[in-house]
Amino acid sequence: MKEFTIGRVSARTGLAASAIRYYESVGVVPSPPRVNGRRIYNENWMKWLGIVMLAQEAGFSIEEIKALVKRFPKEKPASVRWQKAADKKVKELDEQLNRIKKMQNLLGMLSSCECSTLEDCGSAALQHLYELDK
Amino acid sequence: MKEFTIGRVSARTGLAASAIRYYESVGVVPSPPRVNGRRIYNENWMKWLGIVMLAQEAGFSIEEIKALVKRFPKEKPASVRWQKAADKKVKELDEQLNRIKKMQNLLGMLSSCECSTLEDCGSAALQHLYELDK
DNA sequence: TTAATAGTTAAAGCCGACTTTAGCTAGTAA
DNA sequence: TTACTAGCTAAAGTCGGCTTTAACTATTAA
Repeated sequence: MKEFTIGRVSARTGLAASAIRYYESVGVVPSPPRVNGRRIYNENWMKWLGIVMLAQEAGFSIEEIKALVKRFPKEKPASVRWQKAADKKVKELDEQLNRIKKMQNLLGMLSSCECSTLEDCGSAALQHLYELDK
Repeated sequence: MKEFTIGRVSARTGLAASAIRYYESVGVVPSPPRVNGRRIYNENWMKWLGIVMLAQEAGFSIEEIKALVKRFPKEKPASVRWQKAADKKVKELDEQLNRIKKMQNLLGMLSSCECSTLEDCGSAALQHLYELDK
């Protein structure tokens, strides 16, 4: 199986070497074997990193990833926990999407109104948003 | 017009007084007049705060809000800038939604597969996600 | 008068997710 | 041999968005 140093992992993933060491130090990826003190990575390890990177991008915090990742192989219910956490995240993001749509609404009103001050504009617009909520 | 102290603004908005002062210190809300050194707020000011809170919730950073808010009354094109910024934010969030859907996909696969290690699971799952991209 | 309450400031602290720095080592090229 | 490159560790620094702390002031109630 192909093996490589931290520099190559960095080049392949775009992550800084320091970030890769950091992930190891906080325990979201396994500690790879050392040769002459240097970390040696293989493809299996890269899969871990792939999962972590994806989770990161999806908005999981390091702590959350750690909780999800640990004890995965032993207990199959772990994946249920994963699923739950993912569902929760998706919900959170949906809420954020709603908020941003509201914001876009507000912006639309601000750009089309005739008011000369932000207060006047905002007054009407926020009022309108409030009505939308009811 | 009704006026109130920082404590009442805090109670009405749920923001900590320190957060309200912080917003003022970084310039995303105007500095209200003082009476005996104490800040006195009115409804107009509250509209500013409402807009800032909404923008915050929608994912704008303090710096972004500052850039959007400043010089609003003078130039009408300001609202065009707002609109543009909002569109960009919505796009960013859409991308994030895609990433989280990907993650959910991954989790779904991890929970249903027969593999006993995360590497094996992840291998197939990430591979599959990669295929989806093409 | 005394004490409690609510406000003020400047500066320091906190948290997450890293990055940077400093001082070191092992392997390779000229 | 000397110099360079790539890696190592521990510890400190950074950034955003606040919160906390410390020392102080003005208003109100008992």
